[in-house]
Amino acid sequence: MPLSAEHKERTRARILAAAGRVFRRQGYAATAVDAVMAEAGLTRGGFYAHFPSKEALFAEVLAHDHGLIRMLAARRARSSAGWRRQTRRILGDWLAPDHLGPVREGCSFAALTADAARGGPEVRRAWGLAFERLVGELLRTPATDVDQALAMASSERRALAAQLAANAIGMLVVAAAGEDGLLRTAQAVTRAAVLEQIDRLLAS
Amino acid sequence: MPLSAEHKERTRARILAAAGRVFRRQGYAATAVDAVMAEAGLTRGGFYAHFPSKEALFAEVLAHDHGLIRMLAARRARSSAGWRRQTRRILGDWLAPDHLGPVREGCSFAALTADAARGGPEVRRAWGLAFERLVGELLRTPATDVDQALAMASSERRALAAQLAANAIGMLVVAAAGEDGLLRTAQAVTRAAVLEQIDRLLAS
DNA sequence: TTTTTGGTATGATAGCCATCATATGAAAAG
DNA sequence: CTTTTCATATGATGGCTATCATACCAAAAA
Repeated sequence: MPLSAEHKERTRARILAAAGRVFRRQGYAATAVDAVMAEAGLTRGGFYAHFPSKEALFAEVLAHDHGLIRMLAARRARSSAGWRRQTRRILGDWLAPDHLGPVREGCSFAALTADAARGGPEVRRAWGLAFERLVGELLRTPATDVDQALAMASSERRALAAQLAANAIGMLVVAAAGEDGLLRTAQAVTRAAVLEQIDRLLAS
Repeated sequence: MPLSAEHKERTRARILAAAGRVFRRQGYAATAVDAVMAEAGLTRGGFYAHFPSKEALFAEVLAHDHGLIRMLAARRARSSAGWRRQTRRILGDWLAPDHLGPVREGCSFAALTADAARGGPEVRRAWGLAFERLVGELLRTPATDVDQALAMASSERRALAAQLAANAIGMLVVAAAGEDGLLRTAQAVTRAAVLEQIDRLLAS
């Protein structure tokens, strides 16, 4: 037998992470498979042993490479006050005006949503599932997991959480296109509105 | 002398309009110059007699091809009640859930903002100026033009208008990526919020 | 009608891209 | 140590892209 199976798995994960970085930086259409592999410290040879196509890789990135979801999933507070504080901190940092550069580099929702919209069914499904998980994380409490939170929430609460998520992502997408003060202040206003919304959402 | 100068101008406008359509449909990076010229009923030969580069064409599209701005600029009401009604109708149609397809095809803000964010300085400047004009149109009243509206508005009102615009554009960008009911309801909620905001903005 | 002018078409160039075919080499199993 | 196995590297292919050079041909001016 050749190299261990876990070695392959680790390499696959490395390619996935590299793809996320390069896609977010340059966009999906403008990124070559060679560039992804180079970012991972490899050459194009092995790529198709791990992913059937560039678009399948994109779908995989959209399915799993979301720092915001990871941070929300890592909340550990027991009391609902602490939970609310943690959530506020994560969303507040995420929408902080001076973090726009890093966020854009690091957040797939902010950087890749528009690219996902032009993808095939597989890509769009992956994005949709990730968005749903984000909404679930926003609805979640210390006592429930993501699926429970989604299943138990009223359709009204689900819509509010989805609106919150869409507003925040949309604000980052728009803010990334302009650098004038107008957008910086708009981002600050949106940030305040989002923090208010999450309070209302987690208070009930 | 060869063909009239106005003929060249008309051809240039035809290329510009064709570019807008194809860019919005396929995205900037995925669109070839040949495809733009074919959409305009021409071949690639004459392109560089009209625009110095593909990216310059993109900047030109971002500077001028915004249906939303055109519709807002066409408002003609005298009374502030009629003005508010017209504005509500334009924004309401723009954010109507069942218009998402056509809007995405027709609205450069919804379709091209993310692409503009990855463009060069020229592209970003063109997008920024268009966004500013959109904000000016939102602040405008029957008595003022865009520049006056921008100059006279308090920075607070400017920020509110920019937030409104960013929320609406962002919602459309996000909604274009998913087709589930979650986003459809979120879009409806955002639409209601935007209409409320524009009322507040135009009431003062 | 002839000439001139410049917008447009055709053809070319140089480079890039996604994907595949083959070669290589390292490590695990014997 | 030898053999096997497969992840990865190298090289190739067919196609696409932005841009340029040249050729053509309509129309305006003479």
